[in-house]
Amino acid sequence: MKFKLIDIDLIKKCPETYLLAVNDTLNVLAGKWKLPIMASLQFGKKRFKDLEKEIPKITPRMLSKELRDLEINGMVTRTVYGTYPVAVEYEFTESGKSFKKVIDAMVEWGIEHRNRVLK
Amino acid sequence: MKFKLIDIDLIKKCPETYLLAVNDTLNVLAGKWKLPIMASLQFGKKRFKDLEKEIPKITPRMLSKELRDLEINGMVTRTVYGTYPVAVEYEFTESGKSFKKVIDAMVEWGIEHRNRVLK
DNA sequence: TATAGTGGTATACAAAAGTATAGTAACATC
DNA sequence: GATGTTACTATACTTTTGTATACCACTATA
Repeated sequence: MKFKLIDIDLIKKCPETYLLAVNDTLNVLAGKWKLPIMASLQFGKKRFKDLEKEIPKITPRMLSKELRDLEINGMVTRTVYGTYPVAVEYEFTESGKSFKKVIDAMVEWGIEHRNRVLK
Repeated sequence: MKFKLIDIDLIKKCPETYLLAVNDTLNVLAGKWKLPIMASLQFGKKRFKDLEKEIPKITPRMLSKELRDLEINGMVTRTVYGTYPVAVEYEFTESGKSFKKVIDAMVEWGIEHRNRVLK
């Protein structure tokens, strides 16, 4: 615990390691749609059609592809139910859940920035 | 002040406005290089060549283009000094400074995620 | 006079990302 | 048996993004 805190503080003080950590995060989020999907899943597990409806302008091709990427990167789990019609649910893993802090920070900044720009 | 807090809480509870705010942030950060540039500027104002050296693999074309975008979006200021050889400094605006919270959240998550994956 | 450093731009090209549109399989209801 | 629903995939295409390479103007120093 103590080591971890020291570790993070050290990384924050060194431009190179700081940039590395930002890039780690960036790689998981690459593209136009991963963050909107992540934001949508903050509100609980969702099905394919729910996400499609909630995220404006996304095509099923993109949604399918991006969900696959997020699954590969260990951000979401995919559960298939053998009901009629087939139901598939997407839900956060632990990594996905812990990402909430980042998205909340982005939401807060987005609101602030919008206020500043409109003012 | 009180209104603002209520406002943010409301937005966080509504998927649509939440997604909107995420997209506002996303638009300012579009592309591969803006976040690395922002992260690099966390450590104080920098000159063109400094940024070029600090950000691995970026070309001057991309650096120039992305800095211009960030300037247009009110994230950085550009100051030219008529010295020999011409010096140009890039520095955060208030919006840029307030963005530190977001980047720090990303850095922290990046480190955590890396630890989880390597474990 | 040749060279080097700063802060870029120009041109051409390659690769990646995203879009539009259509279609599929499985079933269940009307 | 026609239609609708869910969760996609296939194909072809356009747009955006990024790369490689070369080049410019300025000026101080050797």
